[in-house]
Amino acid sequence: MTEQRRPGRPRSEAARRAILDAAMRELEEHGYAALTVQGIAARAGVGKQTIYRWWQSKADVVLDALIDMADTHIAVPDRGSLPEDLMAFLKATFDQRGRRPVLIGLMAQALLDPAFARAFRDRFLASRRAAMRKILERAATRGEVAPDIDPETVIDVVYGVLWYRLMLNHAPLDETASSQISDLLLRGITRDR
Amino acid sequence: MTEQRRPGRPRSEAARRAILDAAMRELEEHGYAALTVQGIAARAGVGKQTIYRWWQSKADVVLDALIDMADTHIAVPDRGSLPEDLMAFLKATFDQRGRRPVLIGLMAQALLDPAFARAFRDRFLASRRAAMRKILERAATRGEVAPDIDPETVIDVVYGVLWYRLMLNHAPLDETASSQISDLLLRGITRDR
Amino acid sequence: MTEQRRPGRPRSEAARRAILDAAMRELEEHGYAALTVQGIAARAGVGKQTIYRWWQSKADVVLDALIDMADTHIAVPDRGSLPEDLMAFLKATFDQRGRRPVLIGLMAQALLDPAFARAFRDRFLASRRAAMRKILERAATRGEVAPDIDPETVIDVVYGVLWYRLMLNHAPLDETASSQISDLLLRGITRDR
Amino acid sequence: MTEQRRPGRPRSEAARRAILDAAMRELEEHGYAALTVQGIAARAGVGKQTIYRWWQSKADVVLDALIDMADTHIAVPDRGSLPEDLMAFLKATFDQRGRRPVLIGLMAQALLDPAFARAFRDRFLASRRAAMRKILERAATRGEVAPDIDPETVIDVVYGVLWYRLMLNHAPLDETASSQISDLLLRGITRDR
DNA sequence: CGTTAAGCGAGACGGTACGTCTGGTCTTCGT
DNA sequence: ACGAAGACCAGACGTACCGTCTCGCTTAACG
Repeated sequence: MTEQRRPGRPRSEAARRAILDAAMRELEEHGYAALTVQGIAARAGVGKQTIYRWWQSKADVVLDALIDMADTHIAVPDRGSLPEDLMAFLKATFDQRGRRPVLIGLMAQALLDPAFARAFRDRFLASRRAAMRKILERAATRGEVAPDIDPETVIDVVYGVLWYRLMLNHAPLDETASSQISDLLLRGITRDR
Repeated sequence: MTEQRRPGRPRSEAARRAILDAAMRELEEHGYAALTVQGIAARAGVGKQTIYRWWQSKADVVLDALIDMADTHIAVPDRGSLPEDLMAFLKATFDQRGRRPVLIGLMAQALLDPAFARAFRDRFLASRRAAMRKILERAATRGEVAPDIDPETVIDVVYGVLWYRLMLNHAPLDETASSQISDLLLRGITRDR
Repeated sequence: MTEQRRPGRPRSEAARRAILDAAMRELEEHGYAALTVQGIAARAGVGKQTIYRWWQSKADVVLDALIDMADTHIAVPDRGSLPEDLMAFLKATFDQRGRRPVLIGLMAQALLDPAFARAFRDRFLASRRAAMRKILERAATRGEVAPDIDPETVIDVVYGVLWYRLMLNHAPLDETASSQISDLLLRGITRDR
Repeated sequence: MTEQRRPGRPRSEAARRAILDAAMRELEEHGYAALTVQGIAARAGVGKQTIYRWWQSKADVVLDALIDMADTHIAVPDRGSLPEDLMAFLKATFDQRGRRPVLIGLMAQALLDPAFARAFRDRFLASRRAAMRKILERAATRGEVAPDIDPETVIDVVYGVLWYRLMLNHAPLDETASSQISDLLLRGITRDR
């Protein structure tokens, strides 16, 4: 049951790779704001049309490049307890150093273009949220989570802080941050009674 | 100690207002992505140079317009207890319905332009954070907050969720959201022991 | 020895024609001073870049349009004697009625832009001077011209008067003018001894 | 019958001079094409309005500057015979070395702006033509000119060559040129019978 | 001597066109 | 049919000047 071959010259995998690589390199060197389809095409040694044939915009290219390089499946090994799971997850998730320019650029695009926002949400953000959701479900099964807590809200809080700091760059996303957020989520901010 | 008058024709307040108004109206009608300096100038009945003379980019215009229309000083009346203060603040803060396009556009710009990001942070976001900080300080004075809690992290959580939902538009920013966040912050997510 | 074809989409002849035509029509209707690249592009239904890709300035466009419409090769049939040749040439040359705005505009540009002046001289004026030169050479062969006369000076006189009257518009360029110039050149102004 | 004094502050002669001087200096340094009213005003330490109050355009300023510096009255001393008068006149007239940029610029403006063309003709060119006309009249009185020669045509020939060479810069305006033109005018180009 | 009236430097104003840039599409040939 | 090359239409960009306007200040002559 092989994939039926279409007539004509098949899509060039070399071109695809060249485009994704060129996009990432342009982005690293000049930043997302300076990214242009022309620039990517020139750097990849490819015609502009070859890009437009397969992607709708430069953001889609970058999104593909990101997904291509990111772990498609996020492993969330069970460490036995919510605090440990959460801490491990935050540490892994917050470490976005290298990817910051890419994420920032894509978010900017998503803010300006609702159609791309959907793609960004469904093809990238969703899988991250799913990982976090799995941890919470595990904890719920263990009875570690209060029953009236909405897991989606918790996920929003985690990714909210992550993105907020990623975007404004006013506070670090290091281990201290992880443990503060973790603490805050687990205990709340109120003084223990 | 009077403000020394500069020589030459003074800046036209009428033009300033017309530009800010035109920017907001263009934004409401066509969205931030379609906003152009030419469009603002045309709508305001103003030369483009008059815009470039006083603002560095369309984002700066919109930022000024936003600040102009937003309450410069955010009132945070003391309701007596942290839970009540927090709930009131969240309800007021989350109600950004009308401003969403403006905020989204400005954040997009901030992500693309570090110089503007600074202005956005210092001239707009800072005052919002200050309001939240005041509430936390008040609560700390009352002994309502655990001593090892970093108020800046709490602020990041609150505004993190706000922005995350504002940007992704995947979950409401209504009263239910407010109380969930409030609950979560006050008690943590762990089942009471 | 065929012209090697370059890769990519070939230049659009339709666009070239549309641009030249639009330039001439704009010029006829509004005059050279009001001619703008934007206007030509709009009238031709063409992007501005398509003009800038092939011409350096609006003057170059007009020069091409003029050369395109002018007889590239000026016929100077041999009428047998210098007086007859000269009179025929002057009558033909002085009849610039329709072209006056074009010529005036190009000369203005040439006066303001030395680079264009060169192009104007070499690509347009030179061929006109060559025609006159041929007549004088023919007359010299016949022994009709005094041997110490510099033909270039004579050419300068003819075209000098032509341009001077064309520019100042203070005297006609009609048949009377032709015969006066012709007379003057042939006999000089001194009373016959 | 003295010029009735108008009330209010009188026109500043210092400003007038500064403007004319600044215009000439700008012109010498950067050429007519780069001349701007703003530039003249800045260089002269004068407000733009002070220029527009007294002149209609930069060309009018330059024209005034030219007239100011040129000999208002052109002396044409009677040397006794047409050949000597003519030669002296041509030598003096052709020597426009320093003034070339000014004359070229003004002519360019005249070609683009009919209103200025009139001013240029009446306020500058006319007096030059008058000088030449006087010489021809003198010669006519002496019986040196053929009776059917139109002096205006002769003047056009002289100034035609002058301007043609001045504008195209393809041939010198030196003494050789003067004597060639003089010869040609006096004897015609035909071989002596 | 103070009022009146214009000129002055300065510089912001509403405009227009510039020449450049990028977007997204189309058209060619070669593979 | 795909890929490269590159021209095409479109339109915003930010700049440069235009010619006008609006300030406060200066400079006379007149009452």
